[in-house]
Amino acid sequence: MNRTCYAGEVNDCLLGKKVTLCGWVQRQRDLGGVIFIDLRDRSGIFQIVFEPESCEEELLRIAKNIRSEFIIEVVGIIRKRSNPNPNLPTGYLEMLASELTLLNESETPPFLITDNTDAKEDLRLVYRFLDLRRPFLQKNVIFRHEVVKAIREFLYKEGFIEIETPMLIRSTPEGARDYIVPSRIYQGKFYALPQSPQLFKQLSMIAGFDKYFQIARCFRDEDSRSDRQPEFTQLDLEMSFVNEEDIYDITERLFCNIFKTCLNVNIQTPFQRISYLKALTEYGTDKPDIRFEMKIEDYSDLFKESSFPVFQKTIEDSGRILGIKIADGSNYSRKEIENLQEWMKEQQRSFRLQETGFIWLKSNNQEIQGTIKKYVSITEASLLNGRIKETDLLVLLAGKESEISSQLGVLRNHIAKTAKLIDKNDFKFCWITDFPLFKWNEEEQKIETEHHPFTQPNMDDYREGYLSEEKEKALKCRARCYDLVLNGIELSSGSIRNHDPKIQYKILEIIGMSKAEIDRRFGFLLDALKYGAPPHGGIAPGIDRLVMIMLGLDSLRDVYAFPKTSTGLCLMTKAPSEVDKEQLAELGINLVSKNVEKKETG
RNA sequence: GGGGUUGUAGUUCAGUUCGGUUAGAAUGCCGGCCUGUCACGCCGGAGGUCGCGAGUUCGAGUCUCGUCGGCCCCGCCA
Repeated sequence: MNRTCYAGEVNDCLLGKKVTLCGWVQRQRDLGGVIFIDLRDRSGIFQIVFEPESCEEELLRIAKNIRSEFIIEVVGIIRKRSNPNPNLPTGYLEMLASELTLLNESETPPFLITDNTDAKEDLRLVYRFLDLRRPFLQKNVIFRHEVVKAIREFLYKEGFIEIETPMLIRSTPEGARDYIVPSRIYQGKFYALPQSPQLFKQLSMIAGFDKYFQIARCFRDEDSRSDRQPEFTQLDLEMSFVNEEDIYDITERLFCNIFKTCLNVNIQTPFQRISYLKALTEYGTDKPDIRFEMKIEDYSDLFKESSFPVFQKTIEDSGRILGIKIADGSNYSRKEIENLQEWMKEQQRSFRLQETGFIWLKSNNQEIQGTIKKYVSITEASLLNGRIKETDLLVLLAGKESEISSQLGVLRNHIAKTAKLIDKNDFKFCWITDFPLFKWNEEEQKIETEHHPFTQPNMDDYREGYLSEEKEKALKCRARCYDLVLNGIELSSGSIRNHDPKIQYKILEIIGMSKAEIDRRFGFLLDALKYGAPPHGGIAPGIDRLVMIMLGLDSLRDVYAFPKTSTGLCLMTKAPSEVDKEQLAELGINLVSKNVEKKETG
């Protein structure tokens, strides 16, 4: 290695010194006599100058033929620039070259390698190795490394043991679709790629490792989104002899440490705790963004005698009239209010939601104005004046509670975004607690687990007999389960697990598995629980999402070195691909042609 | 499985309404000139399977049907 320092790290200390830089040519500017080359490496850009007065002819000849993305090694003296470039951190210095080695040429790249490149993302994904040269992605990839490093260092200090768990595992029937891998030795049988190391981390606890973690790759064969990739990384963490408080404590200290180390941001602790029901009632979602207030409030009582037909109907149908107050919304123009109405309608149409009227009211000198002004009685007006300020704009929806509260939840986020209520540098965590253990699947008419079937029920509810096949009882049973939400995005779920095999059996039975099926699929786990399983629990924060939020980005693809498209393709390697007939034959696999399938089903 | 949107020089786009001569621009690339640029400048040049395949038509980048990609979203994601 001849390089003596990185391009972005050249500073005053090196003035007058001879240094060697290696890297890529960002740009060459040949002014006829003097030639400039901007050299780029992962640290930044530095200007090299070649002068006819002080450079040999051969050196000038090589420099003249240098093109973008050529790889060069250059030696020279660092000096101050007579006309600094304020746009570059190193713009006040330059190197007067004395030696130049062309290490490799480059074809003209298909797109400009700078942060404000004009190429579209699909092209950049084909040439991801070029895209990754852009400072933006270099910064993201390195930042991600810093986050993972901070996590490891913190957990090592806390006495956690890093354990690798297998990638080729038994297919688990519950939850997301598995990626499956055919077995050659056992034809007709398949491994699955893990959706998470869930069972192995529990088994690690039973094995006595006490505090486990892993930066684990997880695979789920479901459709992607901008915040979802088919393979993703979790910090998987589990501890024995713990309750919820222990998990909250270690998680809060971990995140404080990550944000302090990587962003120099102080995170407020303890994280606010919000029960699942309260989250749904006040925020209309189980992943509330608590960076702003604007909570959902119930106005049903206020309008119970209303002369407005829609309200009358709603009250009759035991629906609700819910609303949010937009602070400083009273000065919204007609146009702004219309835009909100239009946006709401659009949402309802495209998500096929119940179409409710959009009602707005405001108070001006004690006088109520708005869509249903003429229906507001004197009593109602005075009650309203007690609840809204002159600066507020009140938006009301009437209908079935579950529907309108989630719509208000979405509206709440929309307003916060458009009214710029959110500070980009604000990070607010909260715990969502007291989730139900089960939920009702209307389509299949069966009970399912809300989180996963290894979550322990709330022991009070267990003693009340709610752990039952009876739907009414089961749906009342709370779980020892918690979500960690950051800025309105679900970062993580965790729970205290079942260590009592009887309870574990019961839960699997309630979700409709026969004893034989339980033994076949989860026999190893239930066996393990019988041989001295300690109480244990854990959590598994998503690293990709965490890094995305920390960097203020909207797309997960910007925090993966090598992401897939929204349809699960790797445009660079063209995966997935067909395989040789021989490979399939070895696995005992016959392909069913797509056309045949179409004929049969059509 | 469904909805929306998109595909034209290497790249980003215009042209599609209402079919009609040789498909344009910017940028990049190549050549020449240029001694302080930094998105260098000036002059010149090359560069096109209009995603692919059928169809309608005297004639299709433009209309119809199919198909293959990209992006966003619903469903799905214990």
